[in-house]
Amino acid sequence: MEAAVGIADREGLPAVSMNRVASSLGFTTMSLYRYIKSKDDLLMLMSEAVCEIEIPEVSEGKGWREQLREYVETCIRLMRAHPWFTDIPIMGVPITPNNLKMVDWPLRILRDLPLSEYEKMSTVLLLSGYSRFYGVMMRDMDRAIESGASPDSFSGLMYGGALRQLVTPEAYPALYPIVAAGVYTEDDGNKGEAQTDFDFGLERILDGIELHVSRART
Amino acid sequence: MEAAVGIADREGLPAVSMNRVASSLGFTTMSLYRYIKSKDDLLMLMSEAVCEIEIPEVSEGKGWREQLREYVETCIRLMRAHPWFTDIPIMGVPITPNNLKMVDWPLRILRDLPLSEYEKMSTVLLLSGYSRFYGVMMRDMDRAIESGASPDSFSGLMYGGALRQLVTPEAYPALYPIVAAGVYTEDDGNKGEAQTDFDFGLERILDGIELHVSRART
DNA sequence: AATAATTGTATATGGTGTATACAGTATAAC
DNA sequence: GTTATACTGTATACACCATATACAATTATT
Repeated sequence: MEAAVGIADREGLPAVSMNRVASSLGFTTMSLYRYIKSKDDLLMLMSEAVCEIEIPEVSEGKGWREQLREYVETCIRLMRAHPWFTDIPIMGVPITPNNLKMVDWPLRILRDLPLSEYEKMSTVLLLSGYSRFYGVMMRDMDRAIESGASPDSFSGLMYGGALRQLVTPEAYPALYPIVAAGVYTEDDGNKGEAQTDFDFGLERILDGIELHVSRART
Repeated sequence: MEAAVGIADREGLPAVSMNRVASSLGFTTMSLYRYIKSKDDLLMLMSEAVCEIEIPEVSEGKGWREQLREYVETCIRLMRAHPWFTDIPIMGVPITPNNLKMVDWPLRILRDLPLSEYEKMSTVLLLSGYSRFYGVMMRDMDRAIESGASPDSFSGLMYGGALRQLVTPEAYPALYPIVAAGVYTEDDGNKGEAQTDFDFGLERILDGIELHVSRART
């Protein structure tokens, strides 16, 4: 796992092959199969290895809002530390210890809220889904910025030149002003905005949950 | 595109190879390269082809809430019609006509709301992210149910037997009651619950947006 | 010391994406 | 109408991939 995760961190998920991992340890490809049944298993174990995180105590002191924020931030941090994380295809819900811990944690935060079990689970899925999505987005931005040093073909989340030609006010009336303003392109203080952008969405979700909770209380 | 999408619909994305697509049309592999530069392009074009959707008029009559619901439902429907859609790895934001239309549409719905351009974009990303996430989830459930006819190794979103052994009340205090209750397993009227579950999250998001809008208005 | 289990390797199969060189065929230019 | 040029499909080849199988070397157990 150490070797595989290291390769993925340094060179991306496509670089992770059974051969690559095995030979990085000084063994032949097939020797790896003595310990890991398949490539799918390798990926699963990688994801599991990376989810080995110390989870903070769920305290009564801090409010559930702040604690959920911490949860989401942790998820994001994980995905930024391992940009390949969101590249691994998810075949169903990963039923593995550490992954399940990352479900149990937010559920524990919601424990005393007046929500049904279904609603709690749904809330967690909502938040983890949001994390995952924004993890993908930030990964893309990082990649774009990284490769933006080289040719100016694109940088930022949305490619500059081609986009501006494609997005005419007639065809995309609502998108046009956004592209024209240079939102999410290199003209823009992009990294910072993505952050506030991320916070905006998160706060909306938390607002929505809070509203529902307060309605349930009355 | 027709051929490629057809193969993906019927046999899943892994079945889509340059060879497969070409030979399904009675040509050799390399002939396909005369028209599509690479496999990545093929996938991009497939996604683009599938996003060719007639987008309803954005009317003043219906409220933005309902119209956003329609948007999300359309996204979900698309992903259910083409379960491979969420399998295609997203390398950056797809800057293609139809994909951009699927961004312009919800932006148009938000047009007259008192939100900044950034906030609008962020809202759209929030909603499309939610759609995508739940699309993945429903795809997984469909797959599970489909293969649940055969061996009883698993069905439902969370595998039954193994999960119940793994999730002890000590290790996963908050998750335990949920698993014990059989949420998202085969013991459960799963398909219906996923639906209400999906709605729950969506309504929380919409609530959050509405709250923010009403705050911005005052 | 003999037997069994574990661990690593060599080889082979059938797949993948794609670069290159070539052959035929349709179109355009003279 | 012939010639030249573009277009379109093919054959071959390469490097890589995941993995099945058969075998050798090592280690552990009896």
